[in-house]
Amino acid sequence: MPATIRDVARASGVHISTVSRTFSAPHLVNPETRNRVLACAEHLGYRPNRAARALITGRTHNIGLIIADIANPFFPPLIKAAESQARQRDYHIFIADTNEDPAAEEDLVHALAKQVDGVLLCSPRMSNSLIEQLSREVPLVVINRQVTGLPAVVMDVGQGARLAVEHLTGLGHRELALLGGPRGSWTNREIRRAATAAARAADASLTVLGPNPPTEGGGIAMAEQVRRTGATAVLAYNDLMAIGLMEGLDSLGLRVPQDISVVGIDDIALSRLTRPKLTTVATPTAAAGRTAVDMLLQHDGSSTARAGRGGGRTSTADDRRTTAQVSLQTELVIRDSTGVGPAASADRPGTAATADRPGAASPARPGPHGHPAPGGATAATPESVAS
Amino acid sequence: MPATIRDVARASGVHISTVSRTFSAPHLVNPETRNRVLACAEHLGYRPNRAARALITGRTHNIGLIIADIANPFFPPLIKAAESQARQRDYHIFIADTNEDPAAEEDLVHALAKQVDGVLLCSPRMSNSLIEQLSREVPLVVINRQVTGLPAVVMDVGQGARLAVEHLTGLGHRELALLGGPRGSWTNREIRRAATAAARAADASLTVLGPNPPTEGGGIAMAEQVRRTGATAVLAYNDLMAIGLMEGLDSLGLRVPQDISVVGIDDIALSRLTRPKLTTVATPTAAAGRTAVDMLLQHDGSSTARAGRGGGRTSTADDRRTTAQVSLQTELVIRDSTGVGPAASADRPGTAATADRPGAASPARPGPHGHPAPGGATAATPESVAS
DNA sequence: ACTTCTCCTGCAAACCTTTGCAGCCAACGG
DNA sequence: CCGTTGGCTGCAAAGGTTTGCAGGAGAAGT
Repeated sequence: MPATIRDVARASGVHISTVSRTFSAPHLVNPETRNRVLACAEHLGYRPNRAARALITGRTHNIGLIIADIANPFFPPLIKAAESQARQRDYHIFIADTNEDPAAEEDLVHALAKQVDGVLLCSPRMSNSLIEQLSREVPLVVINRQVTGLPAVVMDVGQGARLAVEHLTGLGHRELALLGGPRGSWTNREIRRAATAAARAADASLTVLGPNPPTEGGGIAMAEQVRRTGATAVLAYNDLMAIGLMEGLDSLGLRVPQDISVVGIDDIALSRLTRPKLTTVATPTAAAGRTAVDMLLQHDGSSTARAGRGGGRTSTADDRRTTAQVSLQTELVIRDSTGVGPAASADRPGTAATADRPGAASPARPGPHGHPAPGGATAATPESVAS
Repeated sequence: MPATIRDVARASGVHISTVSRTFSAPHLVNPETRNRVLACAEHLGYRPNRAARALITGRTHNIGLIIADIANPFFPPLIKAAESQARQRDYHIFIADTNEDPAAEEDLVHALAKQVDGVLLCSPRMSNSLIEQLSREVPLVVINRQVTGLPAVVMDVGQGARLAVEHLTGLGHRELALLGGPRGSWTNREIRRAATAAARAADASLTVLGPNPPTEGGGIAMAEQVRRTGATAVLAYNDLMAIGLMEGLDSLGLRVPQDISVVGIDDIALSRLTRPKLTTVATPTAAAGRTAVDMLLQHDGSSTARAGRGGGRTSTADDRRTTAQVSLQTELVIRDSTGVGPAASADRPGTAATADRPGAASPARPGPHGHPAPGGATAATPESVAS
C-alpha cells in the first residue's frame, strides 16, 4: 500500500538507484532529474523505509533510552530533552521502563540492541558487570554513574551536596543528618562522600541514615528516625524523599524550617509547589538528556555537529574518541525549607561540634514520642572516601 | 559482528529456513533438530534481526506513542503502563513529545508510520482532520478524545466533573467557577458540559473561565479572576491548574478551603503532597495506557489475549472489529482542599442562585486589589451542550 | 510391492534499500 | 580527430529474514 522506491522510479522514469541517491546523496544527481523525482515522491507520498535502509547501512537511526522508573518525576525532563535532541538529529527514541528490575533490564537491552544505534542507560542499580557486558553488544552511554571505559554524563551532585551542607552550616546548624538513598547508587555514594567531607570541614557532625527507597514513602518513614538523631537540618538524597520527610515531620509536630531545616536534591517541578517551598540542589536534567544523545551520536561519524550546548559543562577527559566523561554542574536554589540553626538564636555553652541532646535545640510541640536518641548523633563516616 | 541466522544454520548443520522456523513456527520442526538449533543459537548469542523480519512480514512489533508533553505529570503513569503492557506482548514503544506543536506532530507521525504497527495518540490539540488523514496511513488509537471512525479510549471526566460539582453543592456552595483548560480539548468540552449541567441541576451558578494553558502557571494567573467571580468553590481543568490556583489564591490572602474550595482533575501524584491536600477527580491513567495498547494490538490478529484488565470499564460500542470506544470510569477523591460553603455557616438573604457581590462570602484579608467584579458572576453557558 | 499420507527439511523468491562498479554521453584539450 | 575527463545514470549484489512450494524419507494402508 505505501509507495516504495520502485513506484517513484517508475513514475519518474528513472532507475531506483537514482531515486535512492536523490534522497541519500542529492549532489550526485542532476538537478533536473532530482526535481522530477522529488515531485513524484511528494506526489506519491513516498517515505524511505527505515527498516530496509537499516538493513543495508547498519544504522537504524534509533536510540534506546532505558529508565529505571518513568513515573519518578526526576526523569521526564530528561526524557523530553533527549527525545527533542534526538529528533533534531533525525533519530527516534525507544523508551523502556525497567521498574528497577535487573532481569528486565538485561532482556531489554538485548532486545533493543539490534534495533538501535546506541543506548542511553539511566538505571542506577544495574550491576557494573552487566553493563560492561552489554556495552560489548551495543554502544552505551551511562547517565549518573561511572563505569570505567564507558562514556558517561553525570551531574555533579557532590558539588551540590557540598553547597547544601555549607548553606546549612552557614545558617548555624551543627547537627546534620543525611537521608541516604538506595544502596548501590553512584549518586548516593557521591552525595555521601561530599556531604561528610563538607560537614567535617565545617566542624559539624553528620549522621547518615539509610539506605532507603528513593521515594516519598521513604522520606515519610524516616521522619521519626531523623528526629531521633537530634539533627536540626537534613539533606535528602532527592526531592521526593525530602518532601516525604517534610510530610512526616509535620505529622510529628515538627515545623519546617523553624524546628528543622530540609534540603533536597534534583529540583523537580514539584519542589516549587510544596509548602514550605523546598530548598534544593538543582540538577541539570534536561542538559543531561541532550548531552547524552550528543555523546552517543558523535561517536558514529554521520553527524558533524559539534556538541556545544548545556552551559556549565566540564569535560573531565580527552575528547578524542572514546570514554569521555561529562560532568554537569549543579547549583543550590534556596527557598523556604531552610532557616537559621539553633546556634544563631543563642550562643549556648558547649562547643557546637559536640553532640547535644537530641531535640534540645528545637522548641517543638512535644509530639507523641519522647524517646531520647539511642546513640546520640554519630560522627560522619569517613571510610567512604574511596570511590 | 552479531550472529545471523546463517551462522546458526551453519553451526547446527541445517538450512536457514529451518532456523527461521525454529523461532517463528516451532511446531513445524522436529524436536531434536529444534533443540540442536536452539542450543547453537544460544551459544552464538543469536537474536533475530527485527528490522529484517519487519521487512518481509510487514509487522515491526513496535508501537508509536505520541504525547503532547512528557513533562506534564499526567502522562508518565500512562506511558509507563503502556510500555509495560506493550513489552509483555513483545512490542517496543517509540516515544515522541510534540511540545504541543501541530507541525511537529504531523512530521512525527509520518516518520514513525513505517516503523511501527500502530500509533497511540495522546495529543489534545491536534486537529481532527489531520488525525483522520493520519489514520489512513497507520492504525491509530486516540486517547482522551473522540474521532468518528477511530478506536478511542477516554476517561469519563464528565462523570467526574459531575461528582465534583455535586460534592461542592452538597457542601453548600452556590457560586461555582470552572477554571477551563485549553481551547479545542475534548476533555475540556466534556468537563464543561457536565459541570454546567450538574450545576444547573443543583440550582447553583457556574462561571466558566478560560481558555487557559493547562499548567500551574495558568492556575496562578487566574487567581485574581477567580476571586472576582465571587465563587466560593472552583473546579479546575486539571490538578496542575488547581495547584497553581491554590498558590495564587494564597498570595491573594485567600485560604483554602476556609475561604474557597478547590478541586482538581487527574489525581496526579503531586496532589497528595500539596498543603492542603487536593481534592480531585482521579482518572485511571495507567488503565488507559494498558487499554490503548490492547486495543491497538487486538486489531492485528497475532495476539489472542483477550483484554480483560483495568476494572471499571464500560464498553460503549460493538467489540466487533473496528472503532470501539472504551470509556474508563473516574472517581472523586476527597481530601483537604474542599470545605463547607457559606450557605452552611449562615443562611443569608438572597437566593443562592443569584449572583452576590464577589468576595462577600469570604472573610478574607482584604488583599491588594479591591475592585468589584466587572460583570458579576455570569450564569452557566448552556450552549455548549452539543458535543 | 505400490500408493498415499505425514513429517520434516531444503530451495528460492521476496521485502526495500544502498552502493561499488561500469557504462554512456558531452565536452574538452591536444 | 582522438583520447581523456567528468557528470550522470543504470546494473546488480547485498543485507537478514520469512514463507509457499516441492522433495525426501519413512510409515501406514491396501
